[in-house]
Amino acid sequence: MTTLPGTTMSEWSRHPFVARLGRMIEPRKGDLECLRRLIESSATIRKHRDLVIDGYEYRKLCFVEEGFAARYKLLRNGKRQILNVLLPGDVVGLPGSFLERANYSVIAVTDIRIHACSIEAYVALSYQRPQFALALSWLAAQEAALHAEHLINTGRRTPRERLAHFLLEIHSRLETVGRAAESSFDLPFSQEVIADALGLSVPHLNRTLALLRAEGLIAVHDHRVELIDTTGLQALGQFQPLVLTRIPPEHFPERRTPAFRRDAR
Amino acid sequence: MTTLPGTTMSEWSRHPFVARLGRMIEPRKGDLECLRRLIESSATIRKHRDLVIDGYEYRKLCFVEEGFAARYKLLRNGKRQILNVLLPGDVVGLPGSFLERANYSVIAVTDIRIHACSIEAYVALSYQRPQFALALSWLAAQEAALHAEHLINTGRRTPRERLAHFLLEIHSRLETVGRAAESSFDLPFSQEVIADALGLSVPHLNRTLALLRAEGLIAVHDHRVELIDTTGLQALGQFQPLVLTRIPPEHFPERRTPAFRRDAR
DNA sequence: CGAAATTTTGATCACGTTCAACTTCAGTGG
DNA sequence: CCACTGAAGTTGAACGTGATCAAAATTTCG
Repeated sequence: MTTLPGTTMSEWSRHPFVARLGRMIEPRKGDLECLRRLIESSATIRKHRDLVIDGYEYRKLCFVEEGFAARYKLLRNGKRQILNVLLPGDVVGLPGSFLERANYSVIAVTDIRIHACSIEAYVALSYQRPQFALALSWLAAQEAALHAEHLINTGRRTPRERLAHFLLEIHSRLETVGRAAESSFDLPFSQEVIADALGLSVPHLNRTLALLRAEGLIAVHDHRVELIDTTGLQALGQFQPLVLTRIPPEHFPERRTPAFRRDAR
Repeated sequence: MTTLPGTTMSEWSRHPFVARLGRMIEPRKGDLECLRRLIESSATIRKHRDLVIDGYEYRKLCFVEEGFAARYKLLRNGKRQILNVLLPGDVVGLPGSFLERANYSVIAVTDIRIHACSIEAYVALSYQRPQFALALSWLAAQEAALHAEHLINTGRRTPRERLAHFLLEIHSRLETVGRAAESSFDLPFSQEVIADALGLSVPHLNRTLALLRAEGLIAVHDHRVELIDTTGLQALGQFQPLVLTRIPPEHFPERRTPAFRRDAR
């Protein structure tokens, strides 16, 4: 399962996680190389296997290169709530690795390819290059914001609205890592997964899905979702894309060339 | 409303946010002083006033010293979902300040006393002292974990379970900043606030509250909650306290290479 | 004290769960 | 090639929870 890192620098620079990083920060010289050297292992996990298990200590950060996973919690009564789906570019171990023991499990929904490093190594690098610590803050904040949207979904939106919001969110997130077309994308989730993500029962999710199809808002073939009426969906789900700010760059106190340096952004 | 910072160092060291920091990291010499100098203003906000407004840019971090607030979202249909309640020691502007425009509002539920700094200043300090950036990551990760619990609450728990979980969470969080007794605490929230936090209607929350009282699990007088049967509540709400790890300390005490090299842009 | 906000109680009913059966389809072995 | 199996998707009927609306009771506060 685990293989040697063996990633060339040019492969690495096309990694969807690196793409996400680039949206937050202008990498300094050597940053990407440092990050790549942090990677202790890369692995392909077969679908249905758990990557993280509720209740156990977990001290890694895994960067998803390819495939889909889901962070979830199993309740006493057998119900499952999916907290978030993990897409290429996402980080496994956030927030699990910050807790004494992970509070949630993570399961591979498809075969999934990851690169892993220990949280300690990442932190050690952060002391040398604080931009990595800031990037981690930004990632965690985005995670919190995503959870907040999901909370609104299950707390106060009707099933139709939830589903519309869910589809738009996935589409938007896949788009930022180049894994979605203009108005369609592959969604290799069973209806059970979607139902557990939205806090619905499978039959009701099925009906809701059928409803959106009947209303001409979406179409589904195989596991490809087509957003037919994007504006209608956005209005229905009250979807506003989450746009992260860029991380403010380091400010050099010795401003010998202030006129040049001043950044008009 | 806004006053001069005017906080003495000894007051500052008793600030509940500083208490939370101390649980994550061993502050270095001068750290607390640096943080204090970051504070641009301190203020007391009257209850029912909004601190952050959905849709507007917000670029501050505010550390709550005293009082209660709530992060919430208003939906088109007039419903409100409270995403999280902010207690002493919590940070306003997380994750709002990481987004181009805040996605949520924050309202003061009681009069609330805060100390504010700009996110830019905090980031600038983080480049000098990376432990601040790491602390921010840890705070954001905790926020994400809290949201995850709330998501499980509204998604898959019955109203009784939700309420039990909610009360235990608040108690646990207040305890870590020394604002709760062994098994009781002040909760100055109206039932409408709690209902909006749990995704319930006010009448149903009221009945659920009455149920827990009738079952001898809790008692409420004025706005003080007493947890009579803590273990029963924990079993009911399936509550596991969130325990953050400490941030790994820097390995090599010598400072990182100074920043006089070229701007690797 | 009076007005407004909050809490409590009651009656009704729509929505979404539950449970069950049935269909479709992919994979597998006879 | 077809029968068998199991997983995933679809449909239907019955039930119960929690929302909604309304009004009364109580508390808070100007």
